[in-house]
Amino acid sequence: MVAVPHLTPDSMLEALKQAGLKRTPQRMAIVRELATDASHPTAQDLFERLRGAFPTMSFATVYNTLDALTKIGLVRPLRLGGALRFDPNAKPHHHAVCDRCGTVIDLPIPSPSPTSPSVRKTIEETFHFEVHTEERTYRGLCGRCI
Amino acid sequence: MVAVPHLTPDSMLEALKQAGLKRTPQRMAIVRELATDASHPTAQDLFERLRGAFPTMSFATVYNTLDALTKIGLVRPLRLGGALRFDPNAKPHHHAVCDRCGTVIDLPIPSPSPTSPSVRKTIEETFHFEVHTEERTYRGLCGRCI
DNA sequence: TTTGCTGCAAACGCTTTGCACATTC
DNA sequence: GAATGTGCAAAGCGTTTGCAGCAAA
Repeated sequence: MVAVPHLTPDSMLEALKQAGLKRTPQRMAIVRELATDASHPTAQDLFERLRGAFPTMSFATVYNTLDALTKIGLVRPLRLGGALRFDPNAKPHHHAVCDRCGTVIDLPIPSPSPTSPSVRKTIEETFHFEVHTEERTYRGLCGRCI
Repeated sequence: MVAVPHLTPDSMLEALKQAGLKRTPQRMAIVRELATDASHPTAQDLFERLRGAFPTMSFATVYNTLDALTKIGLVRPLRLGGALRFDPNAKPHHHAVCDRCGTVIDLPIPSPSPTSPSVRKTIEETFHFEVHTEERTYRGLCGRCI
């Protein structure tokens, strides 16, 4: 289990407080789960893992919490395949997705860092498109599936 | 309307024939629609546009055709938002997606062309991940929405 | 006490499936 | 005539919503 430095129960509590939101056991559990799991779980994944600790918890709560965390900027929703995945790492980085097993690997952002100014400039001047974020997804086969 | 050089009724007929697939009016219409529309329509979009010409056509046919075209390599499915979009341009290129209106802009692949060898090497050596394709998505605001 | 959250259930949007009939080759 | 595609309807999956009751601040 790799701890994600940005999303800790502490930082999360602070962020919630600042946003005027409440600290509930379910939210704490979801954050803890996200913070100790680098696999970018789906809402489904989280629901199943927490089912043991919170037998009555519903999907709505999972989605509500993920929405709240997204708005506060603690997690980032990703569309890497069919279902939404939630990335607890707010630092800019890219992803490698295995075409066979679906595993997601976080990549430290490679060479031409957060959208090189020249690329950004080209896009903005040529297409009149204001770039806010860039996502790179590498698809192929992970070590276990090669 | 920008014609996409790779997907023409002719090239498509050939590809279908080679794959042992049949030429039907519905397929021709879907290809024609895709070939003259750079906006990467969804299955929904195509269905609605062709409803006039084929009042009895069903979603299943649209999806079946898109599957067939994908397998032949004439189109590429994209997950840029909620629904799948279909890109008739097989040449490597990236996309800019407007956060407000959803417009998709095709970008000619920028400087460090199809995954620079050094990045690829780093990913393969460090993460034992075999890179097949790379997708870049720039998100922000298009000219009309700024 | 106020405000916001949870849980339930139902609805939603997009996609896939199974099967009888029609069409292309 | 054999193989393949179409249309219909129903089901599937992931996500969102409305609302009554409950919990945190």
